Amino acid sequence: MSAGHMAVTSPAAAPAAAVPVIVCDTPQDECGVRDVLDRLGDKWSVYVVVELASGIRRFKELQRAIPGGISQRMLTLTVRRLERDGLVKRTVYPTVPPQVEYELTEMGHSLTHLVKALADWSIAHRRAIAASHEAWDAAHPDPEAR
Amino acid sequence: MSAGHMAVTSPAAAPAAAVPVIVCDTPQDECGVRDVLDRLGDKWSVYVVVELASGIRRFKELQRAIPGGISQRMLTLTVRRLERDGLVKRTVYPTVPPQVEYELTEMGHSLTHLVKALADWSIAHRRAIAASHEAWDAAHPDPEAR
DNA sequence: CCGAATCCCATGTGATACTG
DNA sequence: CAGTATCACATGGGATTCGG
Repeated sequence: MSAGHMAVTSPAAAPAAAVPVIVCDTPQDECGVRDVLDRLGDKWSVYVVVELASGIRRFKELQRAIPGGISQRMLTLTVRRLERDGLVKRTVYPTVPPQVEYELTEMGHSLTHLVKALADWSIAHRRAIAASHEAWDAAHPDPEAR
Repeated sequence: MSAGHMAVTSPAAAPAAAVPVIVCDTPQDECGVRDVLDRLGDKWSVYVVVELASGIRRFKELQRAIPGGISQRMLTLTVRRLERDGLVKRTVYPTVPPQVEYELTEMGHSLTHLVKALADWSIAHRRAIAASHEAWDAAHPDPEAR
C-alpha cells in the first residue's frame, strides 16, 4: 500500500484557471490522499489534533475539551491511533493516581497547517454549500441522500 | 448549524516555530473543519473528486476509473451528496440509452487544491508514518488499535 | 485517574436483482 | 446506460462495568 506518486500539470480540458490536475501512476491508491483521510476522516481525530495544537493535555482534559462529548472508549482508540501514526506523543507518569499527558509531535504540528487550510476552505464556502443544500432539498422533497 | 468562527494567533505555549494555533469561539463545531471532513472523509468522495478533476465523466466512466471497485449503489450515493453540496454538476441527456455526465463545479475545483495539499503532506510523511507504525507494532505485539 | 472489556445499536458498504 | 430496491454484513461508536 501507499506507493503512489503524484504530479501536477496545467489543466488540459479543465474549465477555468490554474486548477491543479491530479495525476497518479498508481490508480490503486489515488496518490495517497486516502492515507491522510483515513487518519483524519474519523469522527474525533481532528478534534484531538486541534486541541493538542494549543499545548499538552491530560486524558481528562482532552475529554472535557472536545466538543460533542467523546466517550472514554473513543478517546482511547483515537489517541492510540494518533500515537501509532507518530502524530501524538504519550507520556505516562507512574504516580498514583496515574497521570498521562498527550502532546503533538513535530509531525503532528505540521498537520495543523493542513487542518487550518481545511478550516479556511470550509469557512469560505460555508454559505455557498448551505445555499446549494437548500436548493437541492427544495428540488428533491423526499429522497434521502442527506 | 455551522456558525463557527476561527482565528489564528502566534503560538503561546507551542513548542517550536510558526505553527498556527487554532482558536474557536464556538467549540461545538470546532471551526467548521468537521464540515469538510464529513464531506471528504467517506470512502469514495475523494476518488470522485480526483477523477473529475481531470474532466467530465459519465457514470460508467467514473465507476471504471475509481480504484477499488465502487459499487453502483455507492457511486450513486456519493455523486448525489457531492451534487447536493454544490461540488459536482450533473447533466442528464434524455437520449436512449440515457446518458449522464458529471463535472466539478467551480467550488468543486477549488477543493482540488485542498486535496493536493493533503496528498503532498501524505507523500512527505509517508515514510515517517510507516516507521512509526513499525516501532509501535513492535512494542505492542497483540493489542488492536490498528 | 486512566483505560480495558463487554454489550448493543446505528450507520456504511457490498451483492444481487430489477426498471425506465 | 443509469439508476432503484432489497437484503446481508462489517464497522463505528455510545453506555456501562470493571481493574490497576
